[in-house]
Amino acid sequence: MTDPRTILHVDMDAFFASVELLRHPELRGRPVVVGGTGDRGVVAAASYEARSYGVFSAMPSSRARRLCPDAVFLAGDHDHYREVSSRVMDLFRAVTPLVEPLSLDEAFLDVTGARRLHGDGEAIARRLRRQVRDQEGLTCSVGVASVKFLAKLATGTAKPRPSRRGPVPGPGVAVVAPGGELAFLHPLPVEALWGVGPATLARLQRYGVRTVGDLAEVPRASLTSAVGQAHGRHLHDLAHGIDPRPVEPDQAPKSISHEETYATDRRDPDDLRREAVRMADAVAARLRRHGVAGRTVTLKVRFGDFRTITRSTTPGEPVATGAAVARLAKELLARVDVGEGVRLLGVGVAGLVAPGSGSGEQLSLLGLDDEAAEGEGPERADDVAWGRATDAIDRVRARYGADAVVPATLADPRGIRVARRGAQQWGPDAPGADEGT
DNA sequence: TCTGGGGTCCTCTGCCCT
DNA sequence: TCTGAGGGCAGAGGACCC
Repeated sequence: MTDPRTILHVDMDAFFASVELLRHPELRGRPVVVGGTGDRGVVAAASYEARSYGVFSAMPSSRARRLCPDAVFLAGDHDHYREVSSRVMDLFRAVTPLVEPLSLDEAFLDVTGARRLHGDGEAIARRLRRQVRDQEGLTCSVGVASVKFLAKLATGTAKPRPSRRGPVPGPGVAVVAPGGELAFLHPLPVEALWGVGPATLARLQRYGVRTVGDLAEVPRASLTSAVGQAHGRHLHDLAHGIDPRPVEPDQAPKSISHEETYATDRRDPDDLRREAVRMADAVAARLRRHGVAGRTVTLKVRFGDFRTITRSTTPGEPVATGAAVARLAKELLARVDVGEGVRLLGVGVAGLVAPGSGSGEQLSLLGLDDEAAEGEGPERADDVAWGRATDAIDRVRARYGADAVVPATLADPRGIRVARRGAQQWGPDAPGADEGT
């Protein structure tokens, strides 16, 4: 029998709110909410003081305001959170190279190979908590187990809890010892499992499944017929404590997208075309930063009634320039009737092709012969021109900032707003807030 | 209660080709 | 030449996660 692995799941406590409290110590003890400040925004993070009023992540900001009128609402600073997160991840990597970030505030660590040097999983967890506190002034909670999903579930029991009297500290570290997996797992509510959201929960409840232990008794075949083949097999394994997924550092992105919700619905096709160009430009810049091109371009439209549609296309050649992505996004947009009002617009690229695969965008665009470009109209010719200019644009932006060069179609007397990842992360700003020009 | 943004993965459907 | 089965793929949408 092989020695069980030791997996840590580390989760920063109320990360965005805690980082803001470091920058604004005068707010300590007060309820702090980070997220969208407008009527259509949502809460990204709430301090434990705010949580004691019932404010949680993903809640509409308007509702959070009603629940906790005294809360301090902050728009958030994604770039700063990314910097802090990067330093915290570096602390983890000093213990093991097997660090898999899940988001800015969460990561899995496989410390199996580090036990000889640093002690058992619990010792390593306590050491990391101490280092994060000493070096960044932040607290985190750590779950320790032999597989990923159990480590993650354990973290939940290690966390502080909100209460009417203020935050109640948690143990900080929770360990699921080898052999104790099922005793820990089976009493938990089934929705604690990764992959059981509202829709799956409703289906499982029809089978009388309430706890993970109930789920473990459902035959695999019944489960797959209830929730689908892949999902059913996965849940059946989890209910029996089986999770062979390794900790995978350096995961390459599989798709890149940018979408924005507007403070008021938009109906003007020209306006929406400009928005599509702006988002395409932002997506393409990120594609090039990752050194990849994309095979499929997707346009996402959410209407005023929240009905959401996607339209996608897969051109012959992978794309990575703003002009090429924009051209396809505009073609997709032309197929959509925007007359009823658009609440959200998004542009995404999937099917990412790694460099060196022979399908890189730069090569394909530059490789277009002029006849083909002319034959497909001026926009296709523009792609070629953009392909040649892209490198120079990226260099200028790297030196002078993202706003230094923008597509001419975005030139606007009111000023230019370049779509950046993380800007407007949690919904449109409140009226009068920084327009981001 | 009125629902963000950025992702991943899965399922279903329709089309094309063999 | 027609037809049906089956595989592969694109497109669309749903569910879920942080």
